[in-house]
Amino acid sequence: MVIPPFSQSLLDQDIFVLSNLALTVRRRLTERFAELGMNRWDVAVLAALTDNGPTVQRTVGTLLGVDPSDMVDMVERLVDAGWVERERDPADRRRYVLTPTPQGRRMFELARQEERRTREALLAPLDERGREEWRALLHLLHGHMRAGGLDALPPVGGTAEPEPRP
Amino acid sequence: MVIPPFSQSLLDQDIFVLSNLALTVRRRLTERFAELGMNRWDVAVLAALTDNGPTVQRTVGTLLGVDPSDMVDMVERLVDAGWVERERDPADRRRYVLTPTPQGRRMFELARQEERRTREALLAPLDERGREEWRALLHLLHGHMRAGGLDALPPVGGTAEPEPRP
DNA sequence: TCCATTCGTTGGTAGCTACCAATCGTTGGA
DNA sequence: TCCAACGATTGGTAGCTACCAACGAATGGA
Repeated sequence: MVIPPFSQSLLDQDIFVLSNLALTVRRRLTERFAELGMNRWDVAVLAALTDNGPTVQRTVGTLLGVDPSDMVDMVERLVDAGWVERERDPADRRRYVLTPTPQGRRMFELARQEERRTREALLAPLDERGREEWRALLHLLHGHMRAGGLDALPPVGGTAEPEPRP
Repeated sequence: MVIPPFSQSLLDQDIFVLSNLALTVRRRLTERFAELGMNRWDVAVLAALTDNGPTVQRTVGTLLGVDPSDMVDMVERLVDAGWVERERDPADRRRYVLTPTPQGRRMFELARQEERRTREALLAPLDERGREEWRALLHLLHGHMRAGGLDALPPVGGTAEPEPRP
């Protein structure tokens, strides 16, 4: 991954800067997960199971916004690694109930640790007050966005209509 | 794109929140660009040409961190749309010199406008002071990251070694 | 003049994300 | 008891990103 000297006109666009920052940091964290033998989906599934305890496979997919068909390989990975147990629900034999194993919980703890370390490196130039500000703004904007804050945009185009593509 | 109710354990990871925020905002902006008939690469190339004036095609690729082979289609799009002029460099007939047309500059202005509007929607819950704080922190962290702030991470793994995958 | 190098181009590969339709066993209500 | 609906699975599709090798035309230095 090359880090090019971006044009000033792009750096003026805060959304570009935000994207670039987030993508690079996420890529770095994903690399660290990979060194633990995990990918981002492993971490996300283990997070859901850690929070909710044993959960039906389909429900986990819904929680993560993942298509049921895409869950299959993800879960198989976790079962093969011994991080998640997959059992038929006795009450409804169509369903799989997923349960994190002790190793799975341990792995998720390691993942959290890597996230903290990576975040630490990112926030290094900030003092305690700066970090609090950053965290508060980040979660405020995330909440605003998740509540539909981007849905009320004016129609595209300005006073000047763009030419249709030839 | 479904917006699932993420697990608390994921929301505790600021890097996850940052990624989620940036990806969603970027997706929204990309949709707006699409309504103008542009994609993100169109905007990036036009930004580079707006800043630097006429530029050799290969140089633009280097500026954007894009492989020369991937530049071909991107430039052809822009030429077909009438936003960029592509001419052989008389001094070196291997080279193409790219120049933004007046329409190209106009389109880039419209793209900037959409970025401002989308940013406006995102920052709606902040007052002027909050926006200044956000912008300062964003650019500070971006600069820190681009200067290699994530390169000095401790080795992966903690006191407890993860089990190797079976 | 010869040859290594550069520029644009063609035509691939690989991984990831986000879908969709069809199938099979299972379930639960009419 | 029958059948519509559900959960997991298989096997696709499509787009996007980030590569890489090889080639022909053009260049410029030895």
